[in-house]
Amino acid sequence: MGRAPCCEKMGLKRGPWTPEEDKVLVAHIQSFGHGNWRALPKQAGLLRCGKSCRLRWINYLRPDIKRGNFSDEEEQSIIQLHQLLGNRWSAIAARLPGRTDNEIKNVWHTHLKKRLEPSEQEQHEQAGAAKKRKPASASAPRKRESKARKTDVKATAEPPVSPERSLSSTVTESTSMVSAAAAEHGGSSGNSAGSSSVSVKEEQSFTSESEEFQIDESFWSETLSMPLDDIMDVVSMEPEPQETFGGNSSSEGDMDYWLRVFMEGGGGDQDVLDLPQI
DNA sequence: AAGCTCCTCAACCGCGGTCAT
DNA sequence: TATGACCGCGGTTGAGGAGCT
Repeated sequence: MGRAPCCEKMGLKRGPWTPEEDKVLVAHIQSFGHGNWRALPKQAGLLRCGKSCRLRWINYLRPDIKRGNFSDEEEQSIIQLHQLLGNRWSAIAARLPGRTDNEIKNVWHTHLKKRLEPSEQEQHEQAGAAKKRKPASASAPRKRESKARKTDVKATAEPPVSPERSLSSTVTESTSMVSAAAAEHGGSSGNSAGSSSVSVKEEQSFTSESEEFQIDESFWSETLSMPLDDIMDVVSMEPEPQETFGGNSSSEGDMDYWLRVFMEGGGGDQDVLDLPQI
C-alpha cells in the first residue's frame, strides 16, 4: 500500500518551534482539539506537517508534561520497567505520568543505560575507566545540573504554555498534581482507569521523597505480582495517559477536562498545585 | 580566556498497525 | 478483501550548551 509522505516537503517549516508557533498550536488545540493531526496545521495556519505538530504537542506543549529532572524513583522505575518491557517507551511512559516516551527514551540513552553498563564493567575494570573518559555515573550528575539550568533558561523564552516548565515546581510537586488530577479524572471518565490504578499508587510513592525505594515495593509488588503475560496484555491494551488528551475517539471529554485543568491553572506560570479542585 | 570535547534533548525519519472506504 | 490514509512508536540525528583543559 502506498504511503503518503509524512508531509509535503514544499513550503513546510522544519526544525525548532518558535514561541509563536507554539502559541498558535496550543490555541488551536484548546479551541478545536486535534481530531485530525494531518489537517490541523492547515486549520491552524501553521506551516508544519501534522506529525510535527503532534510531536510538539505530545512531547512539549501538553499541559500535564512534567518538566525538570527525573527523580531517583522515576529513574528506578524506568530501569525496572525497561527490564520488564524492553524498549517500549510508550508503555513505560504510561507508567510515569507526566513523562513522555521521548523524554524517557532520552534519559535512558543518555545516562540510565550508561549508568548500568559501567556498573557491570566496573567489576572488571574498575581502575581503568576513570582515565579515558569520565564514567557516566560521574558525568550524569554534572549534566543533570546543567540540564536544569538549560531548561530554566529556556523556560523564560517559551510561551506561557507549560506551567510545569518552571523548575521551581519540583518533580514531586508536579507529580502530585498530575496524580491528583488523574485520580479525580479517572473517576469521572474511567478512561485511564487501566493505568491509573497503578499510576496513582506510584505517585503516592513519589511524593514521599525520603522513602526512596518505596516505589519499588508498592509499585512493583503490584506489577510483579501479575504474570508477565498479563502485564504485557495490560500494557498493550491500556489506554496511555497521553492519549486521554484527545488522541482517541473516547477522549473528547478528557480533552475538555485537561484543558480546563490547564486553563484554570492560569495557562502560564501559575502554580498548578491547586488546580484539581474542579 | 579561549578553544575543545562531550552531553543533552528537541525534532525528524521511517515503519508498522489500525481504521475507513 | 483490497487499498489508501492516518496515527503512533522507536530509532536516530544534530544544534546548542556546559564543563574541562
